[in-house]
Amino acid sequence: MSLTQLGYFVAVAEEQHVGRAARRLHISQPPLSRQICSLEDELGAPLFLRTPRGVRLLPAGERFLEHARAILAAVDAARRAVAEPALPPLEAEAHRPSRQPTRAL
Amino acid sequence: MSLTQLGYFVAVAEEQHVGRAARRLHISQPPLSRQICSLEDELGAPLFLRTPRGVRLLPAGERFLEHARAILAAVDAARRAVAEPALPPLEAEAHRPSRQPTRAL
DNA sequence: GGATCCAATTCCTTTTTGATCTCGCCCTTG
DNA sequence: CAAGGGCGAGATCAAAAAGGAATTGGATCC
Repeated sequence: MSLTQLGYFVAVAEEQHVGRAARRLHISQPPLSRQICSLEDELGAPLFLRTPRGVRLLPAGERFLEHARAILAAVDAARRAVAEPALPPLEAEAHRPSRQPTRAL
Repeated sequence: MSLTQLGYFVAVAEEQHVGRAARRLHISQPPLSRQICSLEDELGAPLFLRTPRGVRLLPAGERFLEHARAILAAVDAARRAVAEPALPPLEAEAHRPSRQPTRAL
């Protein structure tokens, strides 16, 4: 499992269509299809139901989708945590001077 | 950023030593050092302070460490969410007949 | 000043990812 | 009922990324 695969999975789940998701992701359809299959294989269970019109999330896929979105959001939060010095949780991100206690080692 | 890099980062942060972390991860030291540098480069800020005895987390690295652990835990939860059919919290998993309505498309 | 320990660099091989072309399937439509 | 269109999946090849072995540079300790 990789973060790339999670992004691919979310796109396919939202588009319900591998080809459209591929265009949205700016990759071609076969690699996307392969990554989805690889993800299903690693997880040990199919996530999508293949239909002649596209794909649909299976129950396992719906459960996984919530987690995938949470992980991607957490990655975004991690990036911001590095960029911003102290990040107060509820207030607007005023640029306060780095109040990190500079722990003694 | 990749999940592999996050696992590498956590190992180095815990060992405070690239070489020891590499042994723990069953990879060699140069690729690990490179991945850490690549991660820092992508995040736009150094995460470790290099010392003659090893490495130490910088404040940005400490913030990132919490997020990295949360992400890896979320990945684990995602795997379990797929594996477990419906997660009955308290009762034994009785084999209930698949009541999925087989939705018409 | 030499020995030692550490991360970083270099070079090479292997694995993974992505693009193009193609096939098989199912539904639609004339 | 046959032809056509749209979809996901497979095969093959090229490019990118990851990993390993050997080495270098730098700082410390004796």
